[in-house]
Amino acid sequence: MSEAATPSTPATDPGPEGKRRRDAGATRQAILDAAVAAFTRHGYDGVGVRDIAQGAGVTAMLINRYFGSKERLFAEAVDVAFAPRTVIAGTGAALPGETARALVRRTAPEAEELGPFLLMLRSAASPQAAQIMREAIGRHAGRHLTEELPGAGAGVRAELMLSLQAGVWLMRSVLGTTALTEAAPEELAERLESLFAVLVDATRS
Amino acid sequence: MSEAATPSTPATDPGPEGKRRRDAGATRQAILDAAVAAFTRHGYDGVGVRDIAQGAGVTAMLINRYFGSKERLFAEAVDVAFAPRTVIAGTGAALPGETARALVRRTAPEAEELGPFLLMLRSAASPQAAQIMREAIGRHAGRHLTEELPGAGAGVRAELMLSLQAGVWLMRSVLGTTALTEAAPEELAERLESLFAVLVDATRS
DNA sequence: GGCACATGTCTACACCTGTAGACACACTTA
DNA sequence: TAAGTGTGTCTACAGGTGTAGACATGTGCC
Repeated sequence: MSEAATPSTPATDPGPEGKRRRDAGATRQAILDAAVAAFTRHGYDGVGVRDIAQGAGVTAMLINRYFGSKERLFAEAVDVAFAPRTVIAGTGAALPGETARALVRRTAPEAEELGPFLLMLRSAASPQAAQIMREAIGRHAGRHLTEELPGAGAGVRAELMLSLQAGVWLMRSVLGTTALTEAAPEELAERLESLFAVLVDATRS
Repeated sequence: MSEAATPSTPATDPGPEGKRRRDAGATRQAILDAAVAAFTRHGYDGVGVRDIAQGAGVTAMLINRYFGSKERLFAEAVDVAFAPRTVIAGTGAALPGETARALVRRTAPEAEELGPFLLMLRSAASPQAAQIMREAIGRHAGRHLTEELPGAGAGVRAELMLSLQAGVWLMRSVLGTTALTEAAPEELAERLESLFAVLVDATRS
């Protein structure tokens, strides 16, 4: 671990205009930001509270003071990571193509983008983390996505769409299997588009 | 952790016919079996060498004596788990349907089957484990599957098939999201079959 | 100016981790 | 029977974990 980097918002930093240096809200937010980044990179079990604290420029104990425990911090971090994130792109007929291209772009080997799928995959081993994420999916991504896919079996088709995306993130970004990482982006996007198209279609085959 | 259960092949056990009680090969195999089970259930980071040793009915130090380190034991366990495992079912025109039904059956909430996908998903957080698994996929599943999907872009289509399956295992077995776990098996299998059918087709859309 | 509270740090604990080295036992061979 | 070696265990260590409690310090209010 070396989450040192530059603390996203050092808790004790005069700031540009000499603001107050002890700001509970800002510190809490800095911890939360550092937590999202660290959990996404190394997973729930792979990160220690000391790492997160260092990333936020504070001490480990502040995490317990503000969030109660590592587990509760993780729950908030998951909420932050899953809530606003767009898991699909485009609408209507353009949805499959846009979503496929966005997925290929974000999982490209040179792209260092973090995202909710990485947080999900890297934390899946822990049962507590899994339960927290299951509830978060039901609350955020799953619900939004279901609304975007009207018709019969919308919930199933929505979660299959999440499954396919998670699988591609796993193979391409986490494991880095050869065929998917070396594939031509256009070809990969076309294949994924035809898969998403099947899931947008409400009629049963 | 409580991998206690019943040691699959107690290293020091007279056996039915009073065989030799100190059998290096049997002990090694017992450790390997216990390792596959434990890593599949809790992932690379979630298992300690003491847990595995207890599952095999031996002491932790024997693991280092026979395998060198936890990491090398994991590499062998991955090889065991990935090698013979059939990741697709059926051949030719029956492949999509058979594979879909097998996937739905094996990821059913009541099914307690372990498998290579669970090992993969639960160990993905560790970089060392990820590298070991990437190489194993290239050596086993990816290669076999590619041979079964002749035509253009076979490698990409094969790994997309693995991606989709991994994603379904993640959502359905590891996380247990509501829509996929509560879905009617037949409907889910039909949807998956049409997805697999797209991947069996070699022509680009 | 001085008090009181919010904010942050320090020390410590009990537990777990992978692994190294020395030791004890069982079985085979001479 | 006695030596020798393969097989397994015991003790220990250095480091890391999450978290509890006591302590210090900056900041705003009267």
